[in-house]
Amino acid sequence: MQLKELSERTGVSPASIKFYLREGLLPAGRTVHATRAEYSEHHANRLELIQALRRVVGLNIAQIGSLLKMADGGAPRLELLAAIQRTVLGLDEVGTEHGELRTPAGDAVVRFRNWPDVPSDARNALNAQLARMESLGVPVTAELLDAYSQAVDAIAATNISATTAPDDVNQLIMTAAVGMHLHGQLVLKLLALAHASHAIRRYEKSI
Amino acid sequence: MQLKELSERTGVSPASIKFYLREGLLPAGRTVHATRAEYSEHHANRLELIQALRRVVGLNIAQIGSLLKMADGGAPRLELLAAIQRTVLGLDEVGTEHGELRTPAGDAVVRFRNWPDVPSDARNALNAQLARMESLGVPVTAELLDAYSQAVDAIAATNISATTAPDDVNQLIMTAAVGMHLHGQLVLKLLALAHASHAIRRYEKSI
DNA sequence: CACCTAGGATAGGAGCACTATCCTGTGGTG
DNA sequence: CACCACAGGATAGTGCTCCTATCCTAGGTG
Repeated sequence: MQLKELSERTGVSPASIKFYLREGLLPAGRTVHATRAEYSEHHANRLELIQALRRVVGLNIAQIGSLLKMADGGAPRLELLAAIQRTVLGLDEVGTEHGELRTPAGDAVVRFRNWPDVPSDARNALNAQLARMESLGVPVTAELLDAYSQAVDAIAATNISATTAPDDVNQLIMTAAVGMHLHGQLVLKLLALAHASHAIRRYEKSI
Repeated sequence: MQLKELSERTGVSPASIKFYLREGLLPAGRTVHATRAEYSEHHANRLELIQALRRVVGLNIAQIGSLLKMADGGAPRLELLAAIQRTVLGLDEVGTEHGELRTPAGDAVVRFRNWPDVPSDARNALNAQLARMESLGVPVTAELLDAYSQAVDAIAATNISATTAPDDVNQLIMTAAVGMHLHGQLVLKLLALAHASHAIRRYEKSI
């Protein structure tokens, strides 16, 4: 199909498609003639992926570009998934400029929970977050961290067993990124509700 | 103190302070003469609050403005806290344009968890999120929701008991908003780590 | 032959959070 | 009394991001 049809089928304006082509998010079509290019299903899927990552997950163009480049570069699945996690959960956004890294409390969590003791982005992000919270005067006690980690452990256990990785790379990014984001948001919303509920309870009692 | 001194003490540029004044985020100083205004500690605190809400929590000017207006308007604490939750956790961002609201699964959670059955922002947001996920083809099973809710219930229980509400309104917003945001981020990061850990476990086993 | 299209270049625009400039008037200092 | 720093108001500009629009040429299509 041609650019215009691609646009109509995906609901993305021709101008935006051209923009994505320029930015390298969308591979160029097969040039049939000097003034005719042919786009395939692959392009349509890719376009939908881009839209989902932009509008649902909220990634910016550069982030999407780097994920897609990895995928197209044939990076190993685990690496790709790690990159997705890093990007979607903003694990590399937190300033890692902590000269004074005291005993990282995150590592204690890992040991206590008996999680595999492997350095990872998530772990760095956790330590960074804890440092950040400390520096902002929001204390995180060991008990709290313990309760949190126990809870997320249970979530992750339930979560991981319900996952099947698709074969197509577009599909993989789609499910992983969108799923990760939506599940994160879901937990946040549940947490808000739980928090509100407990607050109401407490408030009722104190009347 | 004068505007310039206020700027030096808080590290916020005079131009920005003027901007906040224009936007109504910062109340005008006490006009001493036609060309002299006097700012107090209150202004400095307010300015720090604005900075925290912008840079740490990531709220935009309009959101900060509406929270501050509520606070200054002498809104009841519970209402203010509800508004903070709504704003910080983005509870009112999700498109609420769901004409087809099937049996809201979120309500089932509430009943099952024995949370107080009160309509709330958090609950609407939860139902909206579930609808959203369904429409995006990300299934949420009852079991998953159950595991999630149990986990967040535990978190909330631990969390709420560690909370003391300060008297000053500025302080209240600061702790509530910043705390809410940081705790949410913490949970997200822990979840990422737990998820990665379980994935590694699973990967090891399958070798 | 009239018309459409791809692709390249370049410019425009909207939204956001500032940032800078200019202006007027005036209080306090020297 | 002269002068300069400063408040406050108005207005415009900046940097960033993500598009969106216009213009162009060359080349197929009915």
